[in-house]
Amino acid sequence: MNTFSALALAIVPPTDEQMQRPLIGNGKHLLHLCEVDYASLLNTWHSAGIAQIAILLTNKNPIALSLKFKPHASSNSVSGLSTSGHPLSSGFYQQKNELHEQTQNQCQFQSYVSMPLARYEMPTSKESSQYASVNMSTAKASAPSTVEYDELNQRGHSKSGNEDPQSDHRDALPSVAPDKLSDDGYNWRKYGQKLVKGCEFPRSYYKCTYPNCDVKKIFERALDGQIKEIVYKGTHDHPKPQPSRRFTAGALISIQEEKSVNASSLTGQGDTTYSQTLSADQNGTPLSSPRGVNADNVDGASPLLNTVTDDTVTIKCIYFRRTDVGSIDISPVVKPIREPRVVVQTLSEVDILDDGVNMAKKWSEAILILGIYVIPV
DNA sequence: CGTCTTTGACCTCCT
DNA sequence: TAGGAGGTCAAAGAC
Repeated sequence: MNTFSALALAIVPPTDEQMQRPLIGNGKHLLHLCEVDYASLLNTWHSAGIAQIAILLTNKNPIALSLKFKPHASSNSVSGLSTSGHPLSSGFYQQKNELHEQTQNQCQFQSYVSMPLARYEMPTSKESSQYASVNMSTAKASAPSTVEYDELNQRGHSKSGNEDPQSDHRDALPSVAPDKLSDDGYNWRKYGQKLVKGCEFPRSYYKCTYPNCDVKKIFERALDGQIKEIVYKGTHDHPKPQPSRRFTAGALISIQEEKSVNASSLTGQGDTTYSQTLSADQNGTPLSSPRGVNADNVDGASPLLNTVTDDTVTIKCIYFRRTDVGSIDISPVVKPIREPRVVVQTLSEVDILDDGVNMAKKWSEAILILGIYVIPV
């Protein structure tokens, strides 16, 4: 059977200069969700066969992203973002999507309700500018996928931010302590559970136990323990309480998130338009883009940020290459991880392929997102 | 005995 | 304004 190797999605992290750059307007709010779309992977595999990057950026509010992808060193004939033959199924792209237009890539996405999700929602009242990162990874041996998320110190403040390594990379077996599967390094207290209408699974409500921290986490989990969706509300303004073993197993996917919320800006219109730049190519060279990934380019960041209201940004970034080798090889191409991060572990969805082979696990093993950095605008 | 989870009741918001 | 749905509280039980 074909296997996959070297998922090599790498989004160039912001430069120091960018990091130091003052926010445009009063608010900056970006990445909120990172999800791995196994279904897309499967589709990709069936169609593309060799390489694929699937990126889905969705949000309810304007954002500005500059993304750059690097193919795996060993990748050949990487198709970059191109996914010919796949229809865009996401309504998100019906919005103004510069990303889509600029890259001229027909990224296709399949929305599967059963997919594990991790979503961050911005607080509506806090004024903060934070930098955060998310690491997503999948454990081997049919272990559920792991998502690491980390919030960094606010910009302008020292980055002392406790880079506490992630504590506990659990084995993440669905059958064991399902609640722990989403451990992100913070301590959570469950305060409620409810079966929401229209939702297939009960929704659990968690609060961060850190004093004065109002961050909440809501996720839906199937009976078998698989996490179907994770929603974060608010951002931690404190270091992780635990020390860590964070970079131990499988921190394969990294996303840096930078977001800030300004009360005034939050009162803006909620029109869902956002500008973002996505550049990629098979050789690690950025694709042409009106708004490059360079610091200079991001200067032109969308003023739309000033109109950010409520944000829920979904990002799906999947890039992988199929090989005919005998085993799945997950090897990071780059190592953009540069900041402390929270770990969120999720369960991978089990999907069955036409051939009857349960490929979900295989995919989960193969998925690797090395770095997604939201560049400040 | 302290902490965490469970779960029914209550509160708030939206239509 | 009423009803429904989602979110939160808090007592009780489990660990």
